[in-house]
Amino acid sequence: MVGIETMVLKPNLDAEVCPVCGDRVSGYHYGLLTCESCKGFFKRTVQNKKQYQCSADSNCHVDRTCRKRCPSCRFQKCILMGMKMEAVRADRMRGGRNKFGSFYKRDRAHRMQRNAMRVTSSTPDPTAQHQYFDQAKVKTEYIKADYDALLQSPTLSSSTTNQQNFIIRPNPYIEQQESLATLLGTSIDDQVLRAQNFPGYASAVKQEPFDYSEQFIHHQLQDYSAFHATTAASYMHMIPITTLSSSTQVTSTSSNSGQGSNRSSPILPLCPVPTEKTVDQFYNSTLTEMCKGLPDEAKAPRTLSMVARVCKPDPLIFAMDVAEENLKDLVSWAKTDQYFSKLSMDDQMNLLQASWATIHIVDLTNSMVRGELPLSFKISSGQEVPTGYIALLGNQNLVAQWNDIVVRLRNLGFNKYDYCAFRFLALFDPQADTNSLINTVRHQVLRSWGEVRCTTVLLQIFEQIRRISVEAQEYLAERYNSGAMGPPSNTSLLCEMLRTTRRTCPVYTSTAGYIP
DNA sequence: GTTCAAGGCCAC
DNA sequence: GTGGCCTTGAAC
Repeated sequence: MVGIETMVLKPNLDAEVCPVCGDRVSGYHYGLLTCESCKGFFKRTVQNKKQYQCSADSNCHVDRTCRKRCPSCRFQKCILMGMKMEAVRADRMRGGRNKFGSFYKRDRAHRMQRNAMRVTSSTPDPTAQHQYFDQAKVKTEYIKADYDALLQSPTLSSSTTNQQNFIIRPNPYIEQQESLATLLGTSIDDQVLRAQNFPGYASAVKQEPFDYSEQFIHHQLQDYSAFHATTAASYMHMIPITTLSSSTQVTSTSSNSGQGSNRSSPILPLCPVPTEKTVDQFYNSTLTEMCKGLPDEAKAPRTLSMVARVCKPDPLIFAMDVAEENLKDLVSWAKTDQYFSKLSMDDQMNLLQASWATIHIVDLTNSMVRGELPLSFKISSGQEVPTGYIALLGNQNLVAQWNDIVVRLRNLGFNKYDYCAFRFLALFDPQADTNSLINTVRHQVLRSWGEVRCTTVLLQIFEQIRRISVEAQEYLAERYNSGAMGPPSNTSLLCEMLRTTRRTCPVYTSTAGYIP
């Protein structure tokens, strides 16, 4: 029998499998414990700005034996599992540590905690979850001294003393987040109680021990025959491949391998772009359901017009007031989501803190792409405030990049399904928490999204939006927290987010090479 | 001095 | 293009 100390105190990379392909893990790479080959693949893809296209349904199985067959689905899985494009250095500087150091530390700590729980239970029966965790708690206390000692190792040393760059749970800040807590209301924190009260929860959350190799649902190949015949006309609107990539188009040779499927790929043009009507007609997917809760199309222009009329004559206050309104809507929307509502209040607050700025930008981007917003809004001083300035929380330096994103999305035919996927991927941010329900939801969204759209290019744009949202949020937080702005308008919720931004967002200790 | 996550190299 | 191994260098 392996001793507790061995299993718990020593992170065992040999026992870990790459969440992308199931191969042996060689260490943390770009935000995730992966194998050497997926590390190299991800690096090459990002560095060379490759854009793949799946020749099947963007849902190919990826494992060690077939990972080379469909780079599109492999890259999609890399992103899904949490690899970060921004960890690939634009300046190609070698050596050194990166901004994810604190994230790796926290992840190690989580893994060791999970190992501790595994050690204490020989039969992790889901029905005995309460007992399972109680036993683990006792044993974890038993090894706590050694565990804390390990946290002081060179790798983990700062986790107990220096939380400046730590993405931590907002519990210590609940006092500072009264408005958010009030809006969220009370929540069921106990996993067992949640499972009892929400029968779907128990099946949605994978039990420990967790096996990454089987985490991916091996999705059945869709029968496209009827879809193909009926919607042939919609292929007329296909995005020409040449518009998807400027120079480095790579075509996948995927044949939807693995999982015993002996069907050949459906005879279809590469990655058709069905219209929203045909999608609604032929799919009753998770994404279609999720779309039903989205804010209506007139919401953003209505909010901006309203705020422009009543806000103080200051562009930045205008941007903040709009963000405040969007935040309130975001909390209301999130609370109605079947998965979000099942999370503990801690997790909910973590997710909202990590995602509000991204979702704010996604919302205005969507409205802009759809032509529902003017280029600027006039405030009471008569000043014209560019819509991009409002979207980027007052960070003028990011507006040109945002405008470029709007144009690219428009050219790609960005639709409500893409918008829906962007919103959910932003909300269920894997960096915000390691709750497995979050990855389950992300997987569902990406799988459903993959049924109707090619996702590699859009995923890259989503990552770009996420990156600039971090910059925008930090910019506004710095201005707000420095006190240079004077008294804000009625933006209590936003102010709470800004007060805790530095401690809950990934803080880049070195920006060299990360910002395009 | 050690660690480890970056990028680079090169046989395949 | 892939993937195993090597080099680098900031953080500790």
